[in-house]
Amino acid sequence: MKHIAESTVRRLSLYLRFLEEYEATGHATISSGELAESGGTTSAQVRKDLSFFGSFGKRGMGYTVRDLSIAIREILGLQRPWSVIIIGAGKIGAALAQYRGFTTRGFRVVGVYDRDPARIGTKLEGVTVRAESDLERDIAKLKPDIAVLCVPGDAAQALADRVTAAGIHAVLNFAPTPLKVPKGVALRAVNMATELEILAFGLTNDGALPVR
Amino acid sequence: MKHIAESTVRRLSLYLRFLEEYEATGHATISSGELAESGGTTSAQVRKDLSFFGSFGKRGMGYTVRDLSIAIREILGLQRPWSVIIIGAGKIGAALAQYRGFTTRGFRVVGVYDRDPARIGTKLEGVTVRAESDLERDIAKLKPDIAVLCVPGDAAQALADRVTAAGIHAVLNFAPTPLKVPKGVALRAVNMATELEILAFGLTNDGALPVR
DNA sequence: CTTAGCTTGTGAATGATTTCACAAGCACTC
DNA sequence: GAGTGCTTGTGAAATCATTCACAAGCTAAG
Repeated sequence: MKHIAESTVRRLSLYLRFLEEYEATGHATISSGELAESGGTTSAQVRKDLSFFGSFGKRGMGYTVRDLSIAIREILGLQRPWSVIIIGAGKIGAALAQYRGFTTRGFRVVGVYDRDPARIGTKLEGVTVRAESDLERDIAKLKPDIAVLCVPGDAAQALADRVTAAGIHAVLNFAPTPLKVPKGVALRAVNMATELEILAFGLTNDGALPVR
Repeated sequence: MKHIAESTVRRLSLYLRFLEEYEATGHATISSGELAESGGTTSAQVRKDLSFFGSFGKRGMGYTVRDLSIAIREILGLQRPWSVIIIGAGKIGAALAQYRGFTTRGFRVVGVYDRDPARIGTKLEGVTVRAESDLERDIAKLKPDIAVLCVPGDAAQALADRVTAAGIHAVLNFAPTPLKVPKGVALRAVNMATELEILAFGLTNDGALPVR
């Protein structure tokens, strides 16, 4: 398959969110221009993004909201559920476990892990927190798709190593440390301190960041 | 000032984090290659990133860890503290309020707001949760620099409008909705559902996302 | 059946970012 | 103080992403 820019995939995710809202308001079709407006981009960008995957609209008419939703869900791989384990049951792990955005899009939390004995055995959104030492056995058994790391920075790499060695192929890292993972493992990082620092840069160097 | 790519600023933030760790281990100098290794990029990229802002190294020697730390902190605008208000005292807001990465980098939480009377008056990391209706008055008085939105998607735009109208110039959005803000306001969004969806895409379309 | 009015899909052009490649500069040695 | 070994800083080249611009296709109207 040809390479697809990450920015394209990110926009597809936003289009999908808007399409779902838009469908709920009763609209049956939508033009690339309307879709662009919603996501803060241009109609050409929308059409280009979609063109990498096929041709989903009707000239003169636009896109059928429902069909395009389904098509994007298929492109993103959301037609099937994904099982997620959360590692680290601190505040951030707990916040993610209850995050509605996860469950409504077909991401199911099948396990929460922590190393702190005080947390092990407690329940988080209906899922019992287990010992980090169970990780390997549980991954072998449950074969979860995605591991979300919500542990302190100094513990993150070791856990990433463990879960990838145990067979996990996708990692979402909330620890403030850049991770290395084996080739073939999908990795994303959310670094909240970095986001704030980009804002600080923008405030300090007014107009230095390109407008989007 | 010339435009600086967001990707450059993001990498500077990572370099800084590594430099701080590296300094703690007692190293006095570092080469662009070592710095690149740490951030998963190339030495040429490191040098190019820095070159937009000046010339900080010594040929043949590399960079003085401490001097480069200071230089990057200056570039990012971290030589002064930034005050932050958190809007929404739910799980995510609470997790952020206690997030160490914020405070250690000079971001101080000066206010937490919620609309739920049950939460108003409670304490979060030493900060009393106040009523959302106090926002305008408090912003006028305290002049916080950054607002972090941790509210449900359907409330986010209205609150963004309110805080920007009240004088906030930077917004970090954790709500799963794309926001519109007035020109001149710095905006960043962290969308956890989108991050998971990018991972799902990567898992589904193996090798379609460019390796980084 | 033909025309008018939209809107898609897509090569080509532009713009942005990354990588390359190398001259210039510094420290250390002999 | 000339030579060697590194490493920076930076134009130029290459790659990647976005925008432009327009032919092609669809619907509805007459």
